[in-house]
Amino acid sequence: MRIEAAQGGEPISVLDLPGMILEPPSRGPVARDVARRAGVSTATVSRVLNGSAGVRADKREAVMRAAQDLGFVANGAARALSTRRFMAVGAVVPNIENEAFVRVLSSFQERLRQAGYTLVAANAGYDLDDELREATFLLERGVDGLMLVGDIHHPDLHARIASTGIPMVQTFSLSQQRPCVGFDNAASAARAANYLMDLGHRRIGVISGLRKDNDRGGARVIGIAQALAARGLSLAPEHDIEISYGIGGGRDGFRQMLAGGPPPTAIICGTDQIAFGAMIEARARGLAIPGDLSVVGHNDSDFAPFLDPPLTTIRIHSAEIGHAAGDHLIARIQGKPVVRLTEIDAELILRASTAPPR
Amino acid sequence: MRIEAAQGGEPISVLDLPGMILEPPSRGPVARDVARRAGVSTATVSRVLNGSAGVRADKREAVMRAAQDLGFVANGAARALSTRRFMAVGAVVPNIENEAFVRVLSSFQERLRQAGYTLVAANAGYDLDDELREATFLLERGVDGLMLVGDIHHPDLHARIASTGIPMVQTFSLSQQRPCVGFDNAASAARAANYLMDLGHRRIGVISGLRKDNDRGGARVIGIAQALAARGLSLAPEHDIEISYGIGGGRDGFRQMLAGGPPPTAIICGTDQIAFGAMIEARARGLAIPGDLSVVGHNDSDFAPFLDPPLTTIRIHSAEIGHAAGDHLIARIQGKPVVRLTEIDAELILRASTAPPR
DNA sequence: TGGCTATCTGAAAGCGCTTTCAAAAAACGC
DNA sequence: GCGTTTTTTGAAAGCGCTTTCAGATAGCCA
Repeated sequence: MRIEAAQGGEPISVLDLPGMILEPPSRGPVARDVARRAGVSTATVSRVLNGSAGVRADKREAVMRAAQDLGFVANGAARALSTRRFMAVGAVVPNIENEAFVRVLSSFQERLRQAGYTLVAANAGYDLDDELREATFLLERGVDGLMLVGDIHHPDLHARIASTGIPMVQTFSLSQQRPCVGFDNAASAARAANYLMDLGHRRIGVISGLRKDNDRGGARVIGIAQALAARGLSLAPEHDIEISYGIGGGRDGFRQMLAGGPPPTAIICGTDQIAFGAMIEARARGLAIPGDLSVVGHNDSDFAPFLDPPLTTIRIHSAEIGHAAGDHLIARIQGKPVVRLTEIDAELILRASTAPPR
Repeated sequence: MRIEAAQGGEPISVLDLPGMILEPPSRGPVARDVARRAGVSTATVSRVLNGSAGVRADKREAVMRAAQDLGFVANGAARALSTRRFMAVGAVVPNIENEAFVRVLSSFQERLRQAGYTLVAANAGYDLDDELREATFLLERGVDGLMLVGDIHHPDLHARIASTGIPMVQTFSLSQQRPCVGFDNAASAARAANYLMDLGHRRIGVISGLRKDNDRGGARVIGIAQALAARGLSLAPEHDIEISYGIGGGRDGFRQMLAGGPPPTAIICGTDQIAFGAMIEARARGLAIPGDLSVVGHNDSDFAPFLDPPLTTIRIHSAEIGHAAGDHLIARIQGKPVVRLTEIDAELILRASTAPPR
């Protein structure tokens, strides 16, 4: 790592840098300056800049020009204070680096942006206390709406949101009580299990990410167990593995599973990364896929179709979830009617990593 | 997709939902309410809530309790207006779904968060006009600092930032003029080229992402071309491929390259995804890696060590870049001295996808 | 041109917090 | 116990914008 001062000397003081302010950051020109320059009042400046009708063309232009000349940038805080709308929406996701959440955030933001809102995203790290802290942080910032993931939260969270009066929407899983956009995690995982059973598999294993405080992960395993039970089978404890996310986690998980006794003929993994890791480990052990082991993933990541063999996976329509959540929240903020529950079904994508057992 | 109304009827009106407000969203209790309840003035409330010294313990507690009881959440806009600090920092990245940028944003946010700042991230989509628009949007929101990626921007962007007087930092590439945290893209790519030449390769190809308005991608190709030239070799036009990002892009890119004439014995790819795609295509054509083709990627993505063979790649220390950029900006915001340029070297990670040519 | 209506415009009052400044209270010294 | 010093406290003045409301202008018709 190289750290270099400006002219080969010691670190430059911040004072030497352009655009550097110390105390009360004196931001640029304000509406009053524009008004003076255009020979009107601040009221008119406001009207022009907000596009409200009823300003004579000549004044309008004078204001526009003055604002342009001065490089005027309105002070968002003042505007927010005055209008009592921040034009910002918050989102707290378990892991901001997780592909599925990134895709949701991205499409969510797309919609917000179109409606003139800013997205402020925060990371909860699969910890309820952290989630509460981050959400509170956003509420203090004054967001006009809030997106959360899942149904399990800190007991105080909903009260705190309610006390600010802003709308929230839950994503990724469905809820009986709250507005939500998501899918039935148990049902979609069960669908995968049923598919595997239809192929003839009897010993099916699960490798999921951490399930603590994670209703999605938990629901998936429950869904699978129920689907098995419905056909008189069961999920053996040694075939029910919980690991941390990632390719490495998948390898470890499958290794653990093999250590537990007779291997399953098929596994369902919590993410495609986990599935990838499990496939690597399986191959290292000389197991053929799908001959000796069928593998199902979750998410339909970019690389899933390119694995060898291409991975059968449950595709979560992240972009649609993000769009729907964004539309929902904006409608609520704008006081329009909305539906409480939007289900966006996950879909089982069949590829070559699954086949009947030998 | 299922859209379900609350009780099997038509969509519920927003009015039926809890936490729903129409006109001037009347947010919860304000400082005045807390003051009244605690029997003090708003000045004291402010002092307590901001932890400033000089408030008697009993009053402090009364205020705390009142705030707690009321579920008071301070209005960030009012605070920002008053302190003239928004406690938010903006970042505009080319693609918010790109792994490298996500990692930088994540570590950047980590630092901001520790200092009490909020990250507001926006997406420029590799388009200069969009970048200007998003940056302006953030400036209007009142961010206290701004992080940008790369050295190529809309001609008006720097003027606009300067007119607000907030500090900015550029990441991923170095700059002669502006504060920056990054690395020398040309040099690190050249290092990969030299390594390949040291192995004995003479025909080296490049598959990069789109290079328009992307100084990093461009610099890398230039660095490679210069390294080749320094040893009397050259980058053949048919071995210089530009494609859109992604695994599919990598496959297409390598296919194009093969169509252009005699294949190179080694390629350097703009991302690991591209490298992955190229490897798939190479294998489909019966080329052995690294026997017939050595492959180098960029970024050291999660999956790079798990490819078959494990991918040699240029690791970009995204987390460090994000941390350094965050620290830099916070220091500037707080008026502390900073260094203008921080170089965080990319590193060539040797794995099994590279070997001497046959 | 005068009278009346329809448009425009600006003064002023907030929005909810921070912060200064002076007054009030507490602590101290003798 | 009284004057003085040190803490605490509250009143009030912003921060920069939006928005109401009433007054000023312009437009229209006879």
